[in-house]
Amino acid sequence: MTSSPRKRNTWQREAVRDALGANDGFVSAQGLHATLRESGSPIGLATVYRALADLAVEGEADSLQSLDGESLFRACTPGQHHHHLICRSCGLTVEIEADAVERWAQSVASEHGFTQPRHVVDVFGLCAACSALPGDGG
Amino acid sequence: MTSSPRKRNTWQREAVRDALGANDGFVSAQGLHATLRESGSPIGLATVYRALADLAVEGEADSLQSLDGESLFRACTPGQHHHHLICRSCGLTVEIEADAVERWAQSVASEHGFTQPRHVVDVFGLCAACSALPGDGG
DNA sequence: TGTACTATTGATAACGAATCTCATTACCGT
DNA sequence: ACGGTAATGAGATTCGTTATCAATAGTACA
Repeated sequence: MTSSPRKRNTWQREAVRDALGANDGFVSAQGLHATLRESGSPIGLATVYRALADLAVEGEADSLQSLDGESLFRACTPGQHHHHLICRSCGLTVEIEADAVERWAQSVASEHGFTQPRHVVDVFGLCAACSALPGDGG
Repeated sequence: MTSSPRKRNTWQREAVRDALGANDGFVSAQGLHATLRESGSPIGLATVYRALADLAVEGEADSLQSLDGESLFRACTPGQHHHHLICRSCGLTVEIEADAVERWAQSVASEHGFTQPRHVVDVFGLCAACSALPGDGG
């Protein structure tokens, strides 16, 4: 509870923020690191992890667990609670707001005597383009 | 859709199924393995992982990702789609059915041209008992 | 019941994501 | 420019999970 530890502005943080913003869907820390390196940045992997964790805490990035357990990140509008509709083939992501779901989560928790409910709500599917492709239609 | 490779009945699978059923909340593969070993079973870790994965595929177990990335499992009623309300302090878990959420997920996907929607919906909170405890009330 | 076939098992190696270490770097207030 | 110190990053480390592969044991069939 001391004064907030001063945070410094480094080109690495900027690079991560930019790279995140330049991406449509969710990306892994490793993937983002690879992308950055390919674009000539000598940024380190650990730094990417740290920057992403910070962005997530500050509310500038959303994070979720991919189906195989790795953390994925995506730039998002700060301070706004929302969920995601994600194409599991191409990664296309749509932010969705759903007051109904918020209220549902709240009420379900209350009904069972639970307090301080937090919820994980994400929808994975195949976007229109990917649905049209053969091989994924099964 | 080839012929299902014949599946054999081993005491190991039974043991995992039983141990899972004897547990109230979600458990990790490692935790379940430890429990089994403590109760005298010489079952191997890899086998526990395989059995749990199979149970999950067959619909006899639900799985979710814990907050720190590990997979947790829990016995559930087969063939029935449901979600969970989980106490993040004591692990108490309540199965919840929510047609409204199912329909919502389906419609949100459709609205955006997504097909084959699957969703992750879990609510984490503090159960009544844990809510009453000091220290978690913050 | 015996036997052949082969799925299953399990100790351990391998893998991979994420974190930690710590000397070095470089941001920032002065 | 200088000094204090947060941030960096290469590599080591941790830890959950999966692959390897010889040995085992379940199952069908005679």
